[in-house]
Amino acid sequence: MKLTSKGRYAVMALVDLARFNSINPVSLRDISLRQGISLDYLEQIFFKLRKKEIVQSVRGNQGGYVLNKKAKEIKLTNIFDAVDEKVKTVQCKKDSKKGCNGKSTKCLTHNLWDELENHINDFFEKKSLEDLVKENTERRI
Amino acid sequence: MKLTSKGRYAVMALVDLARFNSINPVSLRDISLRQGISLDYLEQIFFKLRKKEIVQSVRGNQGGYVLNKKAKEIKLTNIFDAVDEKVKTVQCKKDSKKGCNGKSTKCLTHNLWDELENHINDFFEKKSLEDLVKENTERRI
DNA sequence: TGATACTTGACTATTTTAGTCGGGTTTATA
DNA sequence: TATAAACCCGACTAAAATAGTCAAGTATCA
Ligand code: FES
Ligand code: FES
Repeated sequence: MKLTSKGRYAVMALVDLARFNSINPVSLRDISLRQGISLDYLEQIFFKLRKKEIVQSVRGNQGGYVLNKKAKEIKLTNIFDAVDEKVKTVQCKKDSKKGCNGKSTKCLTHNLWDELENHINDFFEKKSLEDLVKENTERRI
Repeated sequence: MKLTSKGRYAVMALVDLARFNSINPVSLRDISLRQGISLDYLEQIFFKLRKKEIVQSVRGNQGGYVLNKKAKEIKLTNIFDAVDEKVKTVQCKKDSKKGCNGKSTKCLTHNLWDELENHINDFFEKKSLEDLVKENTERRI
């Protein structure tokens, strides 16, 4: 059960972006250098973030990205959703009537994993980008 | 972020085992048939469970496995630990001073993932095998 | 008219997962 | 005592997912 780099990087990059919450857009090159994330990979990630309207792009020289909403309104859930970092605990198709291995009923542990999934999602639901930035206010990179 | 089959199967199999909490050992063949899990795979899993003293084996004809502790005392944590289903949210070596990409400090999100890891482990710490069996008492397979 | 930076799609090496396979050993019971 | 049921154990592998790279653009500012 592990978090993938895509999700981790997405959050890292957005926290970085939110800290430089100025009028000027932040370029991926800067984020790449500061956070040590491959530029090409960041581009993939921001492509998705833009499609979900979490960030806005500013093209051209001196361009970059800015947040499209207030940091307070961006929850971890939104970020993870945007980059397809899903929490998946069950094996069966969640909404189908069928169980794990194509069985006709749900398996013995289905409810448990469902609970777990909710438990994890609660965490993501509660944390906003603003919270994360605040927690890092005193620290320097 | 997903749960692997190994962990899922380990719990499924133990719930099955605990339900037939009789004097007679339960054979992996039976569990395999009831739960639709490959027998060979189950053997791998139970080898680990035995090494961590969660189950005991009874060899020979009519043999099988029995719980080695009371169902109440077996937490999800113990099961996951036994089968090496670890929760891993950070990228860095957890106890090293170094950060994600060999950087000298922890990254912006390190604390967040640490919190998440604790949040998830809390869940596993609270659930015992007994709880799971109880929740399934009325249901039939 | 550069240079900078975003845009997009395709491709790939590596790692992990979810098993399979094959050959044991032990023990109850007919 | 033979035999079959069941555990024991190591090695191997196909498929999927991950974590990127690469290449070829397009837009805009200075
Ligand atoms: S996880 Fe849904 S039926 Fe097994
Ligand atoms: S996750 Fe620990 S430093 Fe990035």
